[in-house]
Amino acid sequence: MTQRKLTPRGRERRNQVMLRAAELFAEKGYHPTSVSDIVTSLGVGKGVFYWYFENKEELFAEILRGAHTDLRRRQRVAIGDEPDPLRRIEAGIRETMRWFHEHRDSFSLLLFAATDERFAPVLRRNQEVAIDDTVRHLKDAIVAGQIPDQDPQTLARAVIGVLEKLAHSCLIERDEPLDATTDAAVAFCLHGLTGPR
Amino acid sequence: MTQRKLTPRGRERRNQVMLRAAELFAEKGYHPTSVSDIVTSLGVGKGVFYWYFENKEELFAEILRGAHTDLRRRQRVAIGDEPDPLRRIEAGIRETMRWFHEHRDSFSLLLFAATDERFAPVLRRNQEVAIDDTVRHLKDAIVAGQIPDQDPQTLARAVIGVLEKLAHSCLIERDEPLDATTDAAVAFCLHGLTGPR
DNA sequence: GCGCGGATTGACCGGTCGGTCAAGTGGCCG
DNA sequence: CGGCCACTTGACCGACCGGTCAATCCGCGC
Repeated sequence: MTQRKLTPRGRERRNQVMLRAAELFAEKGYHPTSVSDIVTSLGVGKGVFYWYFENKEELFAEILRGAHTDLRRRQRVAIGDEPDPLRRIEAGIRETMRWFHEHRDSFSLLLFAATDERFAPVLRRNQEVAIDDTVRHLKDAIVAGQIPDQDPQTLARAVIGVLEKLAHSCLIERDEPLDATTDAAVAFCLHGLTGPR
Repeated sequence: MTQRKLTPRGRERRNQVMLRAAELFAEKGYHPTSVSDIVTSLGVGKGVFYWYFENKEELFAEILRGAHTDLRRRQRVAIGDEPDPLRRIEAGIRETMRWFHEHRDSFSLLLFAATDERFAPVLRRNQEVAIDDTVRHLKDAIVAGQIPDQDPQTLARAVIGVLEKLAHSCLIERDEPLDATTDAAVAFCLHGLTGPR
């Protein structure tokens, strides 16, 4: 049911279910993972799931929201009060790659959600927020004359595309560290943004 | 069954099924689309499906292979015998974006396949081929001194990331034309590759 | 016109899925 | 101690899924 009263014990259980569900979704995929899979792997009855969540879809949407919120908070902290817009962007890029690395489960869930029309509404809103975050710094950089005047939304999406693809390739396809790749991503994106100096 | 003898009529029917399946997969997603959905929407019995295909998974893999083969052929034609490596890359980028636009169904299927561990083997091989295509031109460009010496695989992936993200945003999220975005993608990628001039 | 074999039908099957719910359990508070 | 209520159980349900197959169709070569 929706909006249930939860004791501390209940809240902990709810978290358990969310965490395990995220693991299984990342491992086997959203659709192939059944509610029975989730509860069985926790050794609890199926009623537990439906006590804490409306259904499978709502649970997944909540995992997505949580992941996005966490990533955004991390970016905000990493950027701090750096005055130079380009340096803010670089800090954001590096922190994003670090987050992808630390939360590769959530990362792969975000990638999947982008391909499923069912979760498009949730994800679209998340992404627009993320893009607006970046766009703000891009506009500052344009005003400061650091990068030529172009559509900042498109630029922001290009940067995100680079990060997602490189992280996907390193973390999910090849299971390699991100350090060297992060430097390459930063260089590629910054030059892509600034154009011919 | 595997490798059946097919009359011309049979080959046409097979194509019908593949095309409609691709549409439905792109529209509703792979998992939520049942074999019954496919045959019912064609107004034929379920046996038709299993006459031409081993199962749902094999059909999807074949759609993927077909899409990849077609895209690669188009890129090869577009590049022609252009001698300048950077210009070859630009031609490849533009043709890729055009293909994404003309085959947005196949495009969204490729994106989904990248997130599903089940199709990773098929897709991985496809992608490696696509990356090697690009890497060859990148190495030429490095030798020619047009771009600094960096890992060409990473560069190729970065470029593909930009294209996929921008195309996804225009074609699937917002249903907008690609022309202006393609120019932006070309500029971003070329500058990202060449670095500070 | 007959028969062969590619092509088609759709009822049927075992299994699984998401989701329900009546029946408990146990910790806490009065 | 008693009763309340957050929490848990797991059998159960109807729907649907991927896949099978015996029966039938039908175009074509002979």
